[in-house]
Amino acid sequence: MSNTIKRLPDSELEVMQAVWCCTPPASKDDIRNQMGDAHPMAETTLLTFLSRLTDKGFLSVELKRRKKYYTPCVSQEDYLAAQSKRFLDQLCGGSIPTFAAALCNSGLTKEELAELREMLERGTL
Amino acid sequence: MSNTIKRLPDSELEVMQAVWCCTPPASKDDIRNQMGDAHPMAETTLLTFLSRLTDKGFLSVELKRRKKYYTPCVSQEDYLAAQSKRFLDQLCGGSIPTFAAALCNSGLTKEELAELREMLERGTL
DNA sequence: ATTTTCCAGCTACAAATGTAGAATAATTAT
DNA sequence: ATAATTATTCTACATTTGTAGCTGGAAAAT
Repeated sequence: MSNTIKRLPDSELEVMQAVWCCTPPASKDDIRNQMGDAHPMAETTLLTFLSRLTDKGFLSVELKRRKKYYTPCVSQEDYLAAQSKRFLDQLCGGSIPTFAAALCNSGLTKEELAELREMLERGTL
Repeated sequence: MSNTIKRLPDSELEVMQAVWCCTPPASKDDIRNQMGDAHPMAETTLLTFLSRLTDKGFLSVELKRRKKYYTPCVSQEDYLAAQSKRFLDQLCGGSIPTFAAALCNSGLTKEELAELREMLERGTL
C-alpha cells in the first residue's frame, strides 16, 4: 500500500499530473504539451521540476540519444489514494463525519454529491 | 462561501487545529495544551506560527494584561470545505469518479466507506 | 568539417516554511 | 525598590519551493 508517498508542492504536482497524462516514457516536450497554458513556465524551470521529481523518486529517467524520457514511479492512483488518506487523517483528524461534513459544505451540488455516493457504492462492492 | 482560503503549511495548520479545539479566545498556553506531544516545538516557535497565522488573517488577537488571546477568523468548517474543494479540483481535476476512486483506494475499510456514504446521504437531505 | 540548435547540468536567487535563541519589556515576588 | 519571572518581539538561519539564466557539449544541418 502506498503509505510513504509525500505530498508534492503545487508546481511539482502540476508537472507530475502532466506526466501522468502522457504515454510513458514521456519526453520533456510531451510533458510540456500536456501542460495547459495556465501557469506558463520557462523550459529550464520545467527541467528543474523534472529533476526534483526524479530526486524525490516520483519519476525514473532513461536516456535515448541524449534526450531524457520520464516514466512515473508513483501512479496517479496511488498518489491520490495517499493524499485522500492524508486529507482524512491530517485535516479531519481521521473522523469520517468531519470529512463528510467538509464534502457537504464544499460547494458540490446535490447531484454531484449523489454521484459521489453512487460511485462509492459501486466501488465498495 | 469561503473561496479565497489559502492552504496552510503543515506546521501552521497543526497550530490552527489546536486553536480550533480551544474555547476562544485562547491564550498561547491553552493552545499549547491542545497540541499533542507529537511534534514538540519551542515556545518561540509556537509564537512565530501564531504571528504568521495572524498575518495571514486566520487569527485575530486581543491583548488582556499584556497577554495575547487568539480567536479564529476562519472556522474549521470553512477551512475544511475549502480544502475539500481544492482537493477535488486540483488533485482530481474536478472529476467525481476520480475522487471516488481515490477514496476507495485510500485504505478505508468497507465499513468506513459505508459510513461515509451514509453521512453524505444524511447531509444531502 | 563547421556552424547552428538544442538539451541538460550547474548556478543563482527570492519567497515561504520550519525552527529557535537573544533581547526587551512588563509583572510579580521578595 | 530590586530581583526573578514571563510573554512578546527581533533576529537569524537552514531547507524547500518557485523561477530561470548561463554554459558546455552533443546532434543535426549545411
